[in-house]
This record gives sequence, structure tokens and C-alpha cells, in this order.
Amino acid sequence: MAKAYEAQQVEQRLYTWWEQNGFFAPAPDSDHPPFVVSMPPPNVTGELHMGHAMFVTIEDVIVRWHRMLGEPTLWLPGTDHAGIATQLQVEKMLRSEGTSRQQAGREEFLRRTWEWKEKYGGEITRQLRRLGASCDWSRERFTLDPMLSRAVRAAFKRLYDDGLIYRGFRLVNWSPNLQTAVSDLEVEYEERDVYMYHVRYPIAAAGWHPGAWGSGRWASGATEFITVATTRPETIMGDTAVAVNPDDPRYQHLIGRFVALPAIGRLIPIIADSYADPQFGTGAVKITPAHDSNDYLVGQRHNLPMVNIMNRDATLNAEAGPYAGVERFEARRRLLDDLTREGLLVEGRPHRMSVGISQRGGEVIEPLLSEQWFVRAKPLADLALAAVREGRTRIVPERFEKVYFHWLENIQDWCISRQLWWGHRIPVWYAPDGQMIVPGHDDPDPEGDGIVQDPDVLDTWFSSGLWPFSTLGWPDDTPDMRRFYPTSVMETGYDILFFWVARMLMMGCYLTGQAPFHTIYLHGLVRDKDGRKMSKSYGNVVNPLEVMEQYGTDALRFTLATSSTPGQDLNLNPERIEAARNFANKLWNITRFVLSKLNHAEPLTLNVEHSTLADRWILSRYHRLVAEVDRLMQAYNFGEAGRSIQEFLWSEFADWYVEVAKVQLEQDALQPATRAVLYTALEGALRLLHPFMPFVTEEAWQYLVRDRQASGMPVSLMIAPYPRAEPSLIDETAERDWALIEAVITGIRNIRTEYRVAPARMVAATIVAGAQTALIEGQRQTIVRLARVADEHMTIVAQLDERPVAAATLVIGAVEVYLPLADLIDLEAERARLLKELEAAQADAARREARLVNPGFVDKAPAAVVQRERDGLAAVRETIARLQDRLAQQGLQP
RNA sequence: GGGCGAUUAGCUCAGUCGGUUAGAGCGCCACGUUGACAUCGUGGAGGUCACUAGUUCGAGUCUAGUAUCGCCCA
Repeated sequence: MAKAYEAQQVEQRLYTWWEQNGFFAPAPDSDHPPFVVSMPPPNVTGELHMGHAMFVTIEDVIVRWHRMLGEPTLWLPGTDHAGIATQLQVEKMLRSEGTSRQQAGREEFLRRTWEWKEKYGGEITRQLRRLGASCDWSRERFTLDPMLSRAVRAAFKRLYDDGLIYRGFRLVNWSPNLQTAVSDLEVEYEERDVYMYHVRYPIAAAGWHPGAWGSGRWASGATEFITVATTRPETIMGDTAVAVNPDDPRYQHLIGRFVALPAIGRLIPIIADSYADPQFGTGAVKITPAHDSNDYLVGQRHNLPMVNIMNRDATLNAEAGPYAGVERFEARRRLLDDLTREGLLVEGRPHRMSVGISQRGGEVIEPLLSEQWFVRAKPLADLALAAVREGRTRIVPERFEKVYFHWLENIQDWCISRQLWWGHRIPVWYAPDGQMIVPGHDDPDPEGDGIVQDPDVLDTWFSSGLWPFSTLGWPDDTPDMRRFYPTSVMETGYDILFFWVARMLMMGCYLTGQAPFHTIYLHGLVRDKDGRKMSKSYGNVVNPLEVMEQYGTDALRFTLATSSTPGQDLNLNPERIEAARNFANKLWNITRFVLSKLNHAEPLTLNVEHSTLADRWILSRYHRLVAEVDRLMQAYNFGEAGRSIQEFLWSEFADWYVEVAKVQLEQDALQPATRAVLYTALEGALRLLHPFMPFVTEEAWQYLVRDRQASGMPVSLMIAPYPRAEPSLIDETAERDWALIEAVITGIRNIRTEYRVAPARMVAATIVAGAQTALIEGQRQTIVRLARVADEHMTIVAQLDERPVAAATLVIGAVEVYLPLADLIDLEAERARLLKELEAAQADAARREARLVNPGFVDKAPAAVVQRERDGLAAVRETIARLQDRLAQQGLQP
């Protein structure tokens, strides 16, 4: 074994070996219920980021654990075609070639996109492999695979036939940059400082006619005005009414009259509607039903016409009169100039408001009337709600259930059509007479009588919503569908709870009649070490590939798995990754040590009869750990489980047992048992840790068990059984006794440091141990070696009449330790030291006494807690008595 | 406006069912290269658990409120 663990030498070799041996595929022909996870499919042309590293880590921990528990385990991987993101990338490429999507044409564009996908689509899955993902690549899926496309067709057909998909001419969120409709979820809101403009509209009066717009005389002759407040003056040309509150006394006389729209002179009515808030702005609000969702509702109530003034590229159309062809924000500027010239702009005052931004396009979303396809969400949401309410699916951490409920209870219909080319084309054809044809699976005859398919594609999330079952063969009754559906755990980031998780439940419950998974585990977002979101523009992105290169995959995984708690964001600190790398190396070197002590010809069987205190102690700690890890993993508390294993390996096994083992191995009689304990505890800990750090554990384990596979040992750690706790080996007495030995050793080391005893110097010691004499005598060699006490100068007695005078004193309960460091002892310093000890002990005793004299405590606290206090008090009183005694003996009165 | 989360050592974070003197890593101080490991070891310093009130025999943990930061929804 190399002196240090070298991840780069190990990872790729092991991964390939695992994959080639088929360890990632579920065990066939098992009647044990399977454990199934659908991998959240990354964007097929995406680049690996920390979010991927996070989900791979947690899912792989879960999956490897279940596999080792002996369950047939399927982790089904795949990628998503990511309509908008991929299309944008290919368009960028076309631009660099001096062409465009439109110039290339749909067919050529799709050909180029597939080409792109073939070229870059493998990258992300190769990167997932680097992370150690033990998923079944033989079942890898892509959302545009024929099998999954079939599922999309079937789902669409079913929902359409059941009246849950419809086509409608409605106001949607339009992304001018992307030139497509997007769903409500794809709009992000941002507080922005804008202006609220007050604009005067002239009231129509007999004999008044507007002048020429821009002449400065447009409104001349008008005598009455109503002033409206708006942040979007360019939509004035789309106004079809002005609304005032029916109870607003200022405007009573105007209700029912008409105003002339600036710029175009169209007459629109003044209506009464409680939507107008008398406190807000001027109390009069312009109504633009085709360009604002609230106005849309007002328009419907009053049967107002809808005037669309905008083109799909956010330039104004002919309805905008003089501003036709002008981009929306330029039109706003020009109109404001013109309104000023005409004396119609009263004021523009700063105003803070929330503006809808296109998630992928980055520009301001435009509410736009257009014909789109929608999913009637409410009936599906009711099913998804019931699944969680009735506990058929639970969310970890539980607090997200509330968020989930709130969203589904207030759900709006889902716009599923996108004016894109890359994706599942909407499976609807239109006959020349306008009749819609929605076939089940076969396309209608394209030659037939001018039948044309809908040009749009479906929202990517529509196909993602089918993922847990489309990947298994649905709608067909396939063997995989029968065996692996519903799946077990859906693990993903909380940021896509609505986008994806809720929709899988909606689709799954409706289409398959079953909730698609029994548990949803949501992890937090990976942020930079100062808690900022990682983004390219900040330049704070930590690239997982670089981290793996530098520290190894296990270090990254262990950090991600143990730095946070479920659902909590994680601030990734590079120092932590380094610490995890150090842990991998520590583990490696522990293995090197143990391996060097093993005798490969010798069977390693534990014999509790011949075991030492340290043996019994470490085995007890090990089995306690196994039980604890089991409990934590069951509770989805993977971070705490990982930390516990690390704590055991480093602070107990390496720091103490390995050091004791060095002593024990010097005694022939103790060798076989010591080797067996070293091997057993380490081998078991490697199994426990394997889901977290698969590479270093497998590599170390291979060395460790190299000659033992004949005895029924599996060929790989990843298919070895996960440890089970053996309660009979949990030994309270051994743990308590060992704690005393540790305290004696640590106490002596402490005094050595305080008195600046040279590390190489062996010291003398007298231990007055009372009832613990036999115990301590039994650990003589351990104490001698670990505390560097000269064996021939160590005296262990039950009682002692004459204490050494020039000696440092250590008191642990009823045990006294004297270190006669004649040349080093400063009696004054020793007195101060003992007094400090005494004060601490007295404070402790006082706290405990206060508790124990409190009748409330003694009556109400559990007996075990009370007993612990009593025992503790007794021990600390022993300490106090001996410290006082010692001070008195040395003539040093407290 | 509604909801959620966070606030614990210099930094990044754990802390289970309310129960001993609140833990870890990094950083810091001192010492150390003894044949597993300097990616290490030994010892140490460092905390009014954001604040206020309450429940309780007992609160970092439960309740209410306040403050600051962040997120989601409208």
C-alpha cells in the first residue's frame, strides 16, 4: 500500500471494475421487495455543478446502503432534453456560424441539436460516474427516447380525452427573448425601482375632437380630465376602459362617461369596479385586459374588448398607432416625451414594485394574449395533495409539506406549450376544417388532405413529470414497471419541489393510480462559503471536477454528506473538503497499520473469553456505533451518521485502540485476539463508511481482506452486507472501566505538559487506586506506554500512608496519581494548580447538590437521571476530599 | 402582505426524546518526527447558544414576542 492515499490512482479503476461486474444492477430473481430511486435527470448538455454532486452523493449513500442491506436496488439514471436551455446553446452555436435557427429551418435545426446532444450528451453522465454514482447504466434513459416519447404521447392523449388538457386563447407569461410562452413557475420576481406616471386622459365631450398627436395641441379644447396612474404607459394604446372605485366620491359623476385615449384617440368607458383602490395612485386605473392579468379579470367582468398592441418580439403592433414597430421600452420613452409635449403627463414619481423576469431569458416578462395548451391543474393537484395528506408519500424534512400543500391548494392551470423546436412536439394535428386530431400513438397520414401538426412543443417538465414511470416502460405493463413501480425515495433539491416533484405526484397519481414514491427527501442548496449562491457572474463557483482532482471524490462526497442537515443549505468551505481528504488518508493509514499486523495464514476469530479491557471496549463502541448509524440512516440523517463513523474511526479506534494494540501485540498471548479485534472493528467500520466514501473504503478493504475471500467473503465491499449491531457485545462495564484508564493516561499527559516534562523522559508514578486497584494493575502496560511512565517506577497500590511530597497530584474520583517530579515541582505552582482543580470540583458538586436537594427534581426527573446525578456527586466528592487531603498534607492549606 | 429557515467558539457547522461541565473540523498557543499516518500526534486556550418573556424540577432544545439575515409564495 502506498504511504498516502492517492485517489487518482484508485477511483477510475474501481468504478470501471464495479460497473463491469454488474454490481450496479438490481439483483435479479429476488423475492425481497426492491428499493428504487429515479435519478433526477440532469440537462443532457449541462455541465457538472455542485448541485449534481450533492444529489449524486446523497442518492448514492442511500442506494449503496440499501444495496448492502441486501435489497435488490435500482437507481435509474438518465438525462433531460431541457428544451429551452439546450435550444439556447445550439442557437448560440448557430450564431457563431453566422446563421440562425430561423435560417436553418426546423428540420435542420433539430438535426443539429441531435448532433450536439450526441457530441456533448455523454459528458454529464461521465461526470456522474466520476462522482461514484452506483446507478444502473444499462437502464439509462433520455426524455426524448422513443420509449419515453411514447409515454408522453400516451399521457397527453389520456389527459386530453379526460378533459384535463385544453387549448385556450389566454393571457400567458411571454418571454420576448425566448419568443415563447413560459409557465408561472418560470417567472421570477424582482423588486425594482421604477416610475409611477400620472397621465391625464381627456373626457369626451360633445364638439371636442383631438388634434394631431405630437403637435402639442392634441388635447386642446378638452375641459375635463381624469388622471390615471401607471407604471407601463406604453400599454395605454391597449386600454379599453378606465376603472374607478364605485364608492369613490371623487369620480361618481364620471362613471359611464368616455375618455379619449392619448395618441390614438379611441374612446373608452369609465367603469366602476372595486378593483380600483381609492388609496392607490390617483384612484383611477387604466384597464388593459390584453396586457395585465388583473386587468384581464376586470375585462372579463365588464365584457371589455381586448386590444393586443404587441408583437411576439415585444415591439408594438399596428394597434399602437404612431408607435407601431417600436420596441416596448423605446415606445415607453417616446410616448412619455409625447405625453409631456401634449401636457398630459402630470408627474412621474419613483415607485418600488415587483417585476416578473423570465427565468431563462432574463428579460421582463410580458403578459400576452395567445393561444396555448394548458393542463387543468386542480383535479390533478387534489390527487397529489391527498397522497401526502394521507401519508402515502411523506416529505423529509416535514416542514416542506406545508409549502407543498400551499402551492397545490392555490394552483393555476399549467401552460404546457412552448414556441420552441427542441422537445416533444405537441401530439395534435389540425385538419383544414380546423378540427383537432389527437391520436393515441400513430401519427395521422401526413399526406392526408392538408393535415398539419401543432408547431409547438411541450414544456420539458411535462415529460419530466412522467419520469418515475416513463423510464420503466409505462404505459406498457413491462416487467420493470411491475417490479420497480412505485419507486421508493425521490431525492432532490427543494428548489424544484414545485417544478418537478409536485408534478410527478400529480401525473403519477392520475396516470398510474399510485403515488410514484413513498418518500421525498429534499436537500438544501450548495452555496459558497459565505452563503452566497454560486454563480458564474459572481465568480464564486466551485467546480466539482476540480475539487475531485485536487482532493479526491470521497473527500467531496464526505463533505457534502456531512456538512449539513436535511433541507438546510450548505455553505461549502474548501477547508472542510481538505479535512475530509485528510480523513480518507487517515483511514488509509489505519488500514496500512492493521494490515501490517495481520498474519494472513491465521483465521481471525473473536474470542471474547480471551479479550482485554481495550478489546471489549472497542467492540462495545463499535456495536454501539452500528446501532446508532442504523438509527440515523433510517431517519434520513445521513450527515450525523457519517460524522459518527468518522468520530469512531479517528477518535476511538485510531487514537486509542490502535495505540493499545501496539502494546498488546508485544505480548504473545494477546496477539491473536488483538489482531482479530483490529480486523473486525476496521473491517466493519469500512462497511459502515462505504456508502459515504466508496473509493477509499473499497480499496482499503480489498487490501484488508485480500486473502480472506475464500472464506465466503464477497469480492467487493459494495456488495458486502451492511453491519448489524450485536447487543450482547455492548459492554457498559468495559466502557466505564476504560473511561477511567483514559482519564488516568490523559491526566498524566496533561501534567507532563504543564510541567514541561521532555517528551522523551520517562516519569515515575504512584497510583493509589483503592477499589480500582485490580483494574488499574491490569492496565499497567497500557498506562506505562501511553503515558510514558517508567514501568519499574510505577507503583500501583490500594492505599498509601505516606504520599510523596514533591509530586504533582492528579485526582480522578477515588483514584490518586502522584508524579514525583522532584526537579520540576514548584510547590507554589502545584498549590495553585490543585486549587484550581478543587474549585472546579466544588462548583460541580454544588451544582449537583442544588439539583438533588430540589424535591421537584428528585420527584419528577426520571430515576436514571437522578441516579446519574447521585453517582456523579459521589465521585466528585471523592475528588474534593482527596484534593483537600493532598493540600493539607503538603501543608498547603486551601 | 403571508409562510419558512437561520442566528451556537475567530471561521464553517453539528447538537437525536428537554437531563452531567454545549461538541467537531479548520484556525490559534505550546510541545513533538517513538516504524500506520506531519494529509500526523500530545496537551491547551477559546462560547452571556441573537435578544426578551414564559412553560418546566431542569431550556441551546418547547411556547410567545422582538431584532438581523436569507429563501419561498402573493
